[in-house]
Amino acid sequence: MGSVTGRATLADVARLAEVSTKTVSRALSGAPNVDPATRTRVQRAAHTLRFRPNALARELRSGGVTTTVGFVIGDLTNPFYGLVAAGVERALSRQGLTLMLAATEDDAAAEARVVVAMLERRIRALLLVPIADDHGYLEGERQFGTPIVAVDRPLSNATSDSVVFDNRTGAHDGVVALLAAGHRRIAFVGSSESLYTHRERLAGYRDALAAAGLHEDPALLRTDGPDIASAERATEDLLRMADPPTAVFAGNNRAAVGVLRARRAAGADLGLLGFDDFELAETLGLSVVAHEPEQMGAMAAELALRRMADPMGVVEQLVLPTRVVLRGSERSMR
Amino acid sequence: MGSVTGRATLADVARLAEVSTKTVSRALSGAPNVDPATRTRVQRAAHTLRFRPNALARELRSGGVTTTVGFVIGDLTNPFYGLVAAGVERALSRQGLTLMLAATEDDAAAEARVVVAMLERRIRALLLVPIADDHGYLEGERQFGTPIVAVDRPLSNATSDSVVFDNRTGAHDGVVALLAAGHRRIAFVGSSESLYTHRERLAGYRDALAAAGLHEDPALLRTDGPDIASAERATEDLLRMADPPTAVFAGNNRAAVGVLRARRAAGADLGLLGFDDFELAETLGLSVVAHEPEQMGAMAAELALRRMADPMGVVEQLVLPTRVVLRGSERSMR
DNA sequence: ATGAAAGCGCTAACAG
DNA sequence: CTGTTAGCGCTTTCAT
Repeated sequence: MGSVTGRATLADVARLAEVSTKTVSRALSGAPNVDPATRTRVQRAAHTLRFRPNALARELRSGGVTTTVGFVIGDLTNPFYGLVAAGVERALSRQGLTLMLAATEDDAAAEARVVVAMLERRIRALLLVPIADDHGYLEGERQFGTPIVAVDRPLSNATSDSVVFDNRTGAHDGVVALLAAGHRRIAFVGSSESLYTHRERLAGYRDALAAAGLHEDPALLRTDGPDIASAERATEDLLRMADPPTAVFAGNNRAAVGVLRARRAAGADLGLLGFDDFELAETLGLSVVAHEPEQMGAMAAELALRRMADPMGVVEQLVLPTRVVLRGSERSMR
Repeated sequence: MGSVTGRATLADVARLAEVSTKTVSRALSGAPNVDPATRTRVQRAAHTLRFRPNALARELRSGGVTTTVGFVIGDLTNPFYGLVAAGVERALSRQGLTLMLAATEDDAAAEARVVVAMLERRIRALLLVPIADDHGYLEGERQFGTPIVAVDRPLSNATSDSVVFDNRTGAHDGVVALLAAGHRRIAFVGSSESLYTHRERLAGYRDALAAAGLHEDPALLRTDGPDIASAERATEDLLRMADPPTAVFAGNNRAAVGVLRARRAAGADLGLLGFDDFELAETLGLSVVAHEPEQMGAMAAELALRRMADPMGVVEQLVLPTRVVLRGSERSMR
């Protein structure tokens, strides 16, 4: 076992290899002008001492330029964000950058806290699924050269590079598919309009109904279903109505799961189409508005890299496409 | 917009507030002996300059003790790990610690790379879902006082604190449930025995068959189904057999999804019970060996905290329980 | 309650 | 090819 001893430093390695610290630095970082024999000796010494260079010191000395990129996310338990994070991670690691990930559980105070912690750690760039109402506090950071990329939702009261899906068009197309399948009373189950994505998706839902000449029934609007459990309850309510909907458009994958649970429990005949594809949607015969979460993550990382290279370049706001995938009765009735 | 300027330092704040740097340090870090008026003046100056303390410098000066904990994970796209990560994150943030997360895509070389990168960043503790064959290189690190906790699988060729599920018992109980439902030809679909969890689960599967006096049919052992697509293909093969299995025990949630897909595509009558519970298992009427992934993450973080407080304490190897949850035909036939 | 000096571990800038 | 000096931004002595 051995006792806990301090870590070896460059100076320790220098002493053992009988060279200067600068030579050790050069030898280990692969600098060109080092005698091969010296390099070998240094490497051997470093290995003997189990030397691990201190990245804090290195990055401090070299102007606080780290190789860490921060990604602030709402909810790790939602598989959607896992896919986005995987896309980010893959794009970053290809560039030798490390991902620092923090979850906010969609709490604005937590967001501010972790963002500040990351900035103090001098992250190279900040990717953020925004939740707070006001991101003015981030404006200053970009001035200091920290690229900021909004992911899945734009910042509030602030401009930045961003990647979002074409939520409104996607929702519109999804509802059109339900209409084409013969549905006329179509409910919306999802989050409140305070959440950007659901505000957009709700607008798309309304676009589609209006274009079909249908007037909207407020009783079919359940924006109180932000998570699985609440969406399930909202759907139960809908099914108990005197004049229940024949189909539901689910605002995201959480809502869709909730609707599926309620539908199964009630044994009800209820059409369903959800925003967000997921692993078992096909197995369940569930039609969805599909998109590429991993691509979104990768694009966000790309934007950050581009902004690192060109801090003053023009702001880029990417809108990724969606597509309707029909799998259930919505398909057969076309 | 303004141009990119350097960040303000403690010295800049000191100059503006007309005090020494040490006073600024004290005032901002909430040290006791500071005149309230001075503190206010300093805070105002810091705010004016948008001062963000440099955590690199602080942590370097205070002995390289960071507030970051590293978590190295195989696959972010598997919702199971998202849940584990959420458990880790929650437990850490309660202690004011930040999570640094890296994915290895279950590649041993990538694991070594990111582990080293984290150690160089002087993470306070390392949580790791191990993939490499030999973790001898980590032994030295613990000597230097970096707690290491293995998550979901133990380290290879090395001892450490760890949290795993009771895979063998869980699998045994799951197969017993299939036997109780009347199945006699039960296939195993999952990863190869080189993966600890599946080796254990396969052992549990065998235990159950042996206890029932059944002899094992090698043709029913499909350890070539580590991911959804391969598990789906393996199941297709099984269904094409002259004497196909009547049920499958799926080694993890990836395998279960693959089996579900193949079963649906073939319209086959095939019993199924999977290791790992997941969101839609209930909706699908799927019986599972359930456990608490978030708890696993939280326990791993706890172990790390405990080891930080007591580096030389006795190694703790936690084994978390599993439970069989019957939902489909396995239930009705009891 | 405040300040001056020193130094964490490393690398940039200049020698030699 | 190698070494010396200085200093990144902060906190830890130790004074006052």
